Amino acid sequence: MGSKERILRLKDETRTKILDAALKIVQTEGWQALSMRKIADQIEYTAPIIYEYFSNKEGILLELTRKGYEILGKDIREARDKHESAEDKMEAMWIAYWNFAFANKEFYQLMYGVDMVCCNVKSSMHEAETVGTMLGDAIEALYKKQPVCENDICTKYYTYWSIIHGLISINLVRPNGRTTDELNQQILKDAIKGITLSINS
Amino acid sequence: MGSKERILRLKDETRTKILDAALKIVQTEGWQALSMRKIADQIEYTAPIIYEYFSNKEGILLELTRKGYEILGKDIREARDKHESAEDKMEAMWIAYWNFAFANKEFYQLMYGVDMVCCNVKSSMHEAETVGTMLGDAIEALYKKQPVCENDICTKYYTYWSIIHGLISINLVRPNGRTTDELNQQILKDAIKGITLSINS
DNA sequence: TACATTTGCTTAACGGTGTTAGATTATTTA
DNA sequence: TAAATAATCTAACACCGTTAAGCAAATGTA
Repeated sequence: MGSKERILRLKDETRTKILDAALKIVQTEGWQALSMRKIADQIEYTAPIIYEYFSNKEGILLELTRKGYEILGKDIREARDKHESAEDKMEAMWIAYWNFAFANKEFYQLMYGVDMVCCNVKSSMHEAETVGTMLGDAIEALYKKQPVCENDICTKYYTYWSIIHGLISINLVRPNGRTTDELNQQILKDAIKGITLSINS
Repeated sequence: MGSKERILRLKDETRTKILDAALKIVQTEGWQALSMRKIADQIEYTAPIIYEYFSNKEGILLELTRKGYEILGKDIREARDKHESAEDKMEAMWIAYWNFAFANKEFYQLMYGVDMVCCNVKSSMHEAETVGTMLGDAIEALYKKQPVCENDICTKYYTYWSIIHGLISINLVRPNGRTTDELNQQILKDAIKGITLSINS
């Protein structure tokens, strides 16, 4: 009898509804306003129900983090595949990263702990590693001399990442600062080009 | 009668005790563990007393933020005054900034919203502007061609700041990542030198 | 069909949070 | 000594995450 499946599908729908509700609350009221009772209100249940789908609040945050990395991974992959040269790929990937951060502020804040209560144990998340691997590979491809020392890739990776993450953080935490979009783009592209150029010189 | 002054001094002592207690709790248990009742416990009062010294919890956070900028300002000023050339000043100042962040993790998290509940309205804080001004002036001094366009200083400022803040954030949020101290120092100094060199070329 | 069991969901509670109002105690002033 | 003022506490409110107990409807079994 297929009713088992129907019920499972319904359960899955509720799970999705919980995640959607959480995201909606965060997007309209900010992370600080997210509460189990508010989520329950939104899905027209009472709070304890949520604990049948997630072990606790952090479980919800963890799942949203995972989803965030999924989207980011897709964006970066698509950016990479639109270009031919290693240099173009590199720039496009980091710009995709940048765009993701501002198109999905709430996700980025959750994933990278900007202006957020940090969910401590998010190391070793598979989706996060995928993003790291893609970017690492793209960096390796920039080197004319192969093979490339693992340590060099690591260094360059952190250099790229630091400047981009730093720029994003500054903009997300202080949205009313004096940084204009043009200024950001200028810094971003200059920095990427600078790091990329320094690789084979 | 000097008792008025004595009482004022006592009040000021309590105020300081509140801030010290808050800092102590945060340093030993983390920001997330900071509560009004815990502060009250530490200073051997009950929670409502605190509201006679600070309008609310955010008031305490704001005052700590101010103190943080004071320390950072002092550190950067001292670093600057220890060197002669504009280049050396620049490097020393950013390294002082870096050292401040790790010697005063809790302050840095509060001031720059890393892994923290952000206190929203901390724009236009005098002490923060002082830090910005000092760094801006140091950047201006790097230029051989004077006078320097305000926009150029701004760009370079954000470039420096982004990479350093980014590197710090990554290290503060993920203390158990694969970044070693040497790697960090390497990235940091390389990046500073790179940006500094790019100024007059 | 009648009973037992499982399922879905709610109410009520616990201990915690920031914050405020009212009562109480201690100190100063007249 | 009595009144006034200051210092401090208790109790409460509304919220938070989370858990336990209970109810009511659906389901399985005889």
